Amino acid sequence: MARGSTRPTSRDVAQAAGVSQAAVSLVLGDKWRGRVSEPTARRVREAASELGYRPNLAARNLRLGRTRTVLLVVPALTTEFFAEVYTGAARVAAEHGFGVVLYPSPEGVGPARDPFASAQAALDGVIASSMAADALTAIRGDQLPLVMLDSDPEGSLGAATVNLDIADGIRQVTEHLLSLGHRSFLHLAADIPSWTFEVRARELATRLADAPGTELRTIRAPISIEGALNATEAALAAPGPRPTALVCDDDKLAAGAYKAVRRAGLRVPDDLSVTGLDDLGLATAIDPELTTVRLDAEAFGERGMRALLAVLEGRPPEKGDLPVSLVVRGSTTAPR
Amino acid sequence: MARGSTRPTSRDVAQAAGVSQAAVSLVLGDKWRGRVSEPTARRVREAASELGYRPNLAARNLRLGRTRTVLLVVPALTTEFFAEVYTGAARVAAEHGFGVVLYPSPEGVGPARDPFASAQAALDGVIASSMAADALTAIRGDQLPLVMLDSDPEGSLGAATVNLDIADGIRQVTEHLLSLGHRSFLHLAADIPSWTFEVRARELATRLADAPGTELRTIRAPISIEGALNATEAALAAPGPRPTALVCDDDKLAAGAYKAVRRAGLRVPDDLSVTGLDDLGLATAIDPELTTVRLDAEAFGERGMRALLAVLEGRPPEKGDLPVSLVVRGSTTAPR
DNA sequence: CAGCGAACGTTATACGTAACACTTGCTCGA
DNA sequence: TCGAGCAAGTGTTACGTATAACGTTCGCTG
Repeated sequence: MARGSTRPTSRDVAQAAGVSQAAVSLVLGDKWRGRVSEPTARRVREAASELGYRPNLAARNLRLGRTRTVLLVVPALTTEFFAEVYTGAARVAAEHGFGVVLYPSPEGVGPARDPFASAQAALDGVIASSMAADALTAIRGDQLPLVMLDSDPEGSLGAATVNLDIADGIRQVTEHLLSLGHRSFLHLAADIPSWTFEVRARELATRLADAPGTELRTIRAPISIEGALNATEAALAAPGPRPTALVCDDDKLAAGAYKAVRRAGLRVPDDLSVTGLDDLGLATAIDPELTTVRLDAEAFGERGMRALLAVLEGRPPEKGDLPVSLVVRGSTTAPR
Repeated sequence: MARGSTRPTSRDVAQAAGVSQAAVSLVLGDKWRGRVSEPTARRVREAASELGYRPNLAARNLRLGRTRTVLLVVPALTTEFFAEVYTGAARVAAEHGFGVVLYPSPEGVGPARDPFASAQAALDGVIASSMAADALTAIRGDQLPLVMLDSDPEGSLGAATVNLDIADGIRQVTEHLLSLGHRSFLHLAADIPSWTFEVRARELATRLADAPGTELRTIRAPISIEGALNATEAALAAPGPRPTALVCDDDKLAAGAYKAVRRAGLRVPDDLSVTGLDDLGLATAIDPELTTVRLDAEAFGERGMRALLAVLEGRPPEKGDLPVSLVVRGSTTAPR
C-alpha cells in the first residue's frame, strides 16, 4: 500500500515507456505474446524496474474479484504442529501462485467484532482446523469455499474435509499396549470439544471393549503441561488399583503426565507406560523418550491446500485419510 | 472475496433500503451523526444484515489507500515464542482497529519470487524479527513502515527497533553461575546470524572477562534438539577438563544438551549446570526443570505493535528495552 | 490490385467503496 | 420578512488495475 509519497502506478510506467497503461498491464501480466513487440515489452519492463513499480494489489484484487490468497485458521499456535501444517500448505500454495495467511484464533484477545474484519482483506478460501471451530460461524457467513481439517465428515455442512487417520493411530497404540500385556488403562483426554479428540476416545473405548479383561478410565485436562500435571496427579492419588498404561491425547499432555508421575515418586515406564500423539520435538526432549503416534503435519497441510484448490476449481477433492504410524520409544514397557 | 454468485454490494443495500449508496456508506461507516436520520439509519442497517452484506475490502482498501493490516514476519514457527509475540501484537492491534497477519519465513518452501506477492495484498506496515532478516530486502524495496524486533539499533537503517534486554538476562545468568562458584563455562550458541545471538555472546564474554580465573569456550549448533545434542556430545567427549556450566542461547538448545549429558552418563545439574533462555513450556517439561531467562513474549509483541502504530502516526516510538528476569530452577547448582 | 489476416497497439470501462460538493426543505433569530 | 444555518440526504468522482473491443498499418496471396 502507498506511503506518504505515493508509489508509481502502471500509468506512470506507461508514460515513462511511452506506451499506454494497457500495454503495461499486458507486458507485466505476461499476456503480451503476439500483442506487443519484443522491444516495446523490454522498454516497459525497464521503465517498471527503473521506477520501482509494484502493482497495487488492492486494485488488482478489486478488478479480478479474486486474490490468490487463502486463510489458514488454526487454534492458538502453542505447538509446532500447526507451524508444520502451515509449511506444507504454503508450499503447495506457492506452486500454484497462491499465498497463505495465518489466522491463529487469538487466545485472550477476545473475539474481534468480526474475526475476519482485517484478515479477510482479500480471501479466495479458508482452511480451518476443527479445533478453532468458534470462528467457523463467521466464516460460513462469508460463504467462502472452506476445507475443514480433522473434522467430522458427516457433520461439516458439506464442506470438504481432510483428516488424519487418528483412529488407526489409536488402534496401533492400543494393540501395542495390549500386546505388552497391559489391561488397566487410563485415558488422559483433552477437554476441548473437537472431533479429532472424540475420535480418540471412541476408538480407544471400542478397541478395549473388544479386548476381554480390560478396563478403562478417563480423565480430562486442558492442553497444557500444567493442566495435564494436575489432572494426572489427582488420578494417581485416587484410591484403588493404579492403571498400568496412560494413553494421552497428545504429546504435550504426556509431558505433563511425566511430571505427575515423578512427583508421585513413580517412574515411566516401569510403574506406568505412557503414550502420546503428534510426535512433536517435545517427544524426544523428555526422558524417557515418548512412544507416540507420528502425524505428518506437513503432508496434512499440503493435502488441505490441495483440497481447497480442488474446491476452487470445481473439482472433487482427494478422498481418503492420511496414514499415521506408531513410533515406539522408551516410555512403554510390559507391566510389572 | 466474491463467490460465484456475487455478494451483495453497498448499492444493493441502498436499493433495498430505498436510499443512495452514499447514505449506506455513511451509516455503515458510522459517520452519519447529523447527516442521516435515526430511522433511515436503522432501515439501512436492517437491509444490510438482511442481505448479509459484507463490505468488499479490496474496494475499501483501494479507495482509502490503507488497510489497517500489518504483517508480522517471523522465523519458522517452531517454538511458541513467536506465537506469543503474535498474541500480544494482535491484542494491541485489535484495540486500534488493526489486524495482524503472520508471515513465517517458510522453511523449505524456498523464497517465493516475491515473498510478499500475496501476503502484501494490502499492508500498512511490517514488524519483522531480525531472525527472518533474509526477507528484509524485499520489505525495504516496498518502503513500508518497518519495526524491527531484537535488532541492532545502530544498523537498522533508521527503522525503529524494539528490543528485549537480552544483555541483562545474560548478565543475570552469569552472576548466578559465578556466585554458585562456577569458573569453567561452555557457551552453546545458535549458529544463526542474528543480532539477538550476537548480544548473548558479547555479554557473556564481557562479564567473564571481568571475573578473574574464569574460562569460556563456545560451540555452535542449529536451533534444534538434534543439533544441540550433537554439538554438546562432541564437546563433552573432547579431551581436557570438563566445563561445569553450560550457557545455552535458548531453551530448545538446552533440551538437546540435556540429552547429550545423559548419553555421556552424566547428570544435570550435579555434573553440569545448564541454563536456557526464553522460558518456554519446554523449560518445565524437562527434568530437572530448567534455570532460564524469562522473556515476556506477549509484551514484546505488544510493544512492537505500539511502535509500529507510532511510526504510522508520525509519533516517536517508545524507547527503552523490555526487562527480563532470571528464573532459577533445578538445572543449576554449585560445582562439585 | 482487392482484400484479408497478422502484428501492434490504444481507448474505454468496470470492479465497490468513501468522501467531496451539492441540493432541498425547514427553523429560527433579528 | 429574509437569509443564515442546519438536518437530511443525493450525484459524482477517483482509487489502480485488467481486459474486451476497437483501430491502424503492413505484407502477402490469389
